[in-house]
Amino acid sequence: MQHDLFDTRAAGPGEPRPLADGAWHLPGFALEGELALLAAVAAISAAAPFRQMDTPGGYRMSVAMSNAGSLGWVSDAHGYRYATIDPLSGQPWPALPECMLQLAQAAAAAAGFAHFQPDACLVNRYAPGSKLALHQDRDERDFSAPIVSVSLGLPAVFLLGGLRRSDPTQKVLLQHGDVVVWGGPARLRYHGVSTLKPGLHPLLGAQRINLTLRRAA
DNA sequence: AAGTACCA
DNA sequence: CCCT
Repeated sequence: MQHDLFDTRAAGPGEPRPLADGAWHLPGFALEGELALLAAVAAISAAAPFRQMDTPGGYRMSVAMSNAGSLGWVSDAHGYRYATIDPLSGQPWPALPECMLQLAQAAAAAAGFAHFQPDACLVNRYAPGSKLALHQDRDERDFSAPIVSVSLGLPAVFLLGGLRRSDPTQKVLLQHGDVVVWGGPARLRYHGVSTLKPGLHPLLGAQRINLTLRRAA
């Protein structure tokens, strides 16, 4: 049976793979810095614990979220927005760790987006069963900066659609250390993550952590 | 699919 | 509206 789910990766980084005009899969791009990234995630979640946010429609997201940087993405009954203060702690979000900034800039450059200056990192924690429905990232002030997405822990199927929700999606298997970058003509493409399958990752156990770096302001 | 309540 |  033919399937369209690419499995890249041997042991290390692979060749950048174009997904669409302005969208790239960088297999293993974050592997070299994995330990620093994991330590940074631990520090972030100690200050700004993961929490499942509510949607304006009255549902609770299955993915647990935290943020680092001067702005953090939040959702509640009133809507989606970026906030300077973590509504859970009442404190500013933890600073964007240097290792995340460096990685995001290098990945953006590798995908053809120079001078990426992210000011926000949304940290998503997927437990088995968690998913993220198809959506666009449109709460940022300008769409000229790309989105850089870093996958850690359990593998997941990333769905990349088009500019309309009804456009067909391609499935991309994202493994620990993979990075996806989309910007330019792909910046507003719909995207999502299929339901996470159970499993145990050697470093992270039964979870997937996704870092999404963006310029919000 | 439409509700939700916000907003481009 | 990244939700069901």
